[in-house]
Amino acid sequence: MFSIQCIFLKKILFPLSFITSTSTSTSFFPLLIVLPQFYSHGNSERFFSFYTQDLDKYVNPLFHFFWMFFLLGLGLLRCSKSCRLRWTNYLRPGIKRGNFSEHEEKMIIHLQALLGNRWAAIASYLPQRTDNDIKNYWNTHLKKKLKKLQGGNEHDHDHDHSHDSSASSSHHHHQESIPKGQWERRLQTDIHMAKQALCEALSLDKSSSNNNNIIDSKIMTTSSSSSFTTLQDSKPPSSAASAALSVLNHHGNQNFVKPIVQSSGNNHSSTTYASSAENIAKLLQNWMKTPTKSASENTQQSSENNPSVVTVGSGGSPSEGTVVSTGPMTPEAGGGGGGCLDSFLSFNSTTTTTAVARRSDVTVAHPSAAAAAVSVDEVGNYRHNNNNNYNHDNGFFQNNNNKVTNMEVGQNNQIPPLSFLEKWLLEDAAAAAQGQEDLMNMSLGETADLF
DNA sequence: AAAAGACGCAACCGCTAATCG
DNA sequence: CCGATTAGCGGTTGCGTCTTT
Repeated sequence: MFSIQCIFLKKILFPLSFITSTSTSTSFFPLLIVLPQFYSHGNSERFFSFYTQDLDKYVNPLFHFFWMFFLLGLGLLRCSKSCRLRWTNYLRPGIKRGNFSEHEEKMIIHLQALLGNRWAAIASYLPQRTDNDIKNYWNTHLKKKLKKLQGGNEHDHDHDHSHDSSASSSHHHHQESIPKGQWERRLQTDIHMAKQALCEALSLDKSSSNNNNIIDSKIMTTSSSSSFTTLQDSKPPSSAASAALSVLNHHGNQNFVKPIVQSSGNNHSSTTYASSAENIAKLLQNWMKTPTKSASENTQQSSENNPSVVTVGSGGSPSEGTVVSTGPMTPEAGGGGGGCLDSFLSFNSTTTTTAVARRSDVTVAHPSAAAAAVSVDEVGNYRHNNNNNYNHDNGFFQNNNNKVTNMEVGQNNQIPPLSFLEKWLLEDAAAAAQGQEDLMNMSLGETADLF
């Protein structure tokens, strides 16, 4: 009997709780259960806008009062915030429920390693899943799974716990003092630094008789800060910059031509910035492309398979289900920035990795994430200076307290020991290796085209 | 069959950023 | 410009369900 009551409450009365309001004129007043057609309204913004602006004009305040009284009696009163949450996490059309596929699982793990506990950012790659879902799945399933996989070899380094503690306490690393909402700026700076480092490295490369080993040693022993001090105006490289450099050197790109970018000082125009970022994107994309299919092919396939897929540029509609094309990456083209990462995340699955421009800040992160993504595979030997202090005013990292650490991906403080992940996650490793060969085999002209 | 514990997930909480008026 | 409001985010909790004992 109790279960029947529960079902009744859950299936019938609970939806009714949507019919509530905090009685402020600005809060929406969703009559979703009364007007169920709005459940399938694709554009929630329009929907909510309608209620926000107009509904109170039409609703009898007395009716409103009785509704609230009724719902209060049921203990179902919901504030506008709760309603919004319920909409976004539960009722919103297009949400996929149920078990996570292996592909989704891998993507989450990948992205979590890259981006940390930025569930919204991770969710942008899984359009049918909410950040809440992903977060829950991570906390309830993947943590344990990874812990189990990690098992004996990393007994003293609890990867997940490190994430959690870093996320919750956030006192130990300078990175976490960065206020929310500013990390994208940091990531942009990462790209900026990557560009600088790339240019400098390439110029050094040329001036050193194509001796990559020299640069390689410079990069891979960042502990001797002098190398980067000379390279970058006494500013140590960011992780992304190092990653980008590492990639370049990783492939012995003796054929690279110095990019035609680089303005003096800090006055980098967006054009040159974009050019460089795109160059890096192309480079990484080539490096990581799998022999089976490229990101663009994936995108195309996705478009073919899914007629609803549309391509939008920067500032595209945030409506659910919008799939952003994985085009060339520019800082202006928010969604397009997913190209590299898409490539990186191209699992052997028919599901296409897509980036949804739910929020611009999510996609802005991708270029850097892509750069960082490279380092994931190279994490074992990567040396990273995690004592960079980001200066929000000038947009640069400061403090050359160089300290050799393991590479920390995404958020520098949230480095999981990824070696164990390799065993389980990365069938892609072989594909990436193939990508290396592709890059190595690129002719001078091809590589020059990148820039 | 019942109690206890584990599990899963929707919802809540508190915070910051963005937007509005 | 500024205060109020709203949106968004990530960590955490509460509770229903499932599994084990």
